[in-house]
Amino acid sequence: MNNPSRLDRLRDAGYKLTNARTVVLNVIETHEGHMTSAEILDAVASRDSSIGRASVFRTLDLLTRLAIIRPTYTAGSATPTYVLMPDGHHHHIVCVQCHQTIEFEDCGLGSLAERLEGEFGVKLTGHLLEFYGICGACSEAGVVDDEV
Amino acid sequence: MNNPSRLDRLRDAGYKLTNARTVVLNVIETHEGHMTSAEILDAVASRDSSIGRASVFRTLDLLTRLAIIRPTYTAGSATPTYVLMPDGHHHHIVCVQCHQTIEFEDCGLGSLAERLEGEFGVKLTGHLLEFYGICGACSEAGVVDDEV
DNA sequence: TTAGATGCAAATAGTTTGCATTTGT
DNA sequence: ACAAATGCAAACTATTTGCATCTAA
Repeated sequence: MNNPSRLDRLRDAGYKLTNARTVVLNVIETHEGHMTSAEILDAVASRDSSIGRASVFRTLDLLTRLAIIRPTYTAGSATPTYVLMPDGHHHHIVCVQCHQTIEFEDCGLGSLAERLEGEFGVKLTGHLLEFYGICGACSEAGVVDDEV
Repeated sequence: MNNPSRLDRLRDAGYKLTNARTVVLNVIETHEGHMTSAEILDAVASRDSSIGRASVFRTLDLLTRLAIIRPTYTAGSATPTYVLMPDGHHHHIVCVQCHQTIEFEDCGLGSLAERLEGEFGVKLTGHLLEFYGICGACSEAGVVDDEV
């Protein structure tokens, strides 16, 4: 782990490679799947209690700007969860009933990305694809949401 | 406007068609593009000052569960913006530098959605596709983010 | 050496809750 | 009539800010 390429992306973008940043990135890379900011704060504190909360939030913002992670809403509207975007992208299905998330790999969006870059004159570095629906378990539990 | 089909979706799902819900939905349908919760609160208050903040948040949660709207992070990590998903889906490009969003229509994800439904036994009702990158203007302004 | 980043703790939002009252069906 | 939803305002929680100090380059 401690993937050097991601730390390099920080330096290449002109940011210092500090202890706080290294630990935060490490925590997220170590943990599989989504993490809330609270979980990240806890994990960081347990690895190095000298790191302040503010630096954790500042690092999350930075990593988001670099498209290394992405905040998303899977549960309520108050607290986001952060996901790592391993190769600049991430895809999942969110059950709107129980908030379970199912991750999947291929999306076949490469060609769409290229088209958009040409069409809008932007340089794309990543993407997030979220599907919403009712998972199998909730469906069986009898949710009233079948009509169009 | 005041699209009856969306109000019907509320009733069909077993929810009462209240004034607060109607106004909130109306505000979002009227406004083009993304809105922050603060903007929604303001707009609702100016249409009917008797509607309480709590009801607005409760309605936003409800509309999110029904996949009528979707909260996303385009700016910092504190405040989400809500987007209407006209036909159950929405697609945009977010500039990670200036937070401008560019919306686009076609995504060609219908077949992927069908495949996922079969593969994971879920019933999908919508999706959100976000691309991240640097917009033309920010690019020209000389952002240091060109290397891999 | 020095601009950039940190940690602290206080300030600031933003969101949720409990409960009596009102309202849609 | 009655369960569901509301509005209020207080309680919470999460995030941000300012500034002196520290540190990576």
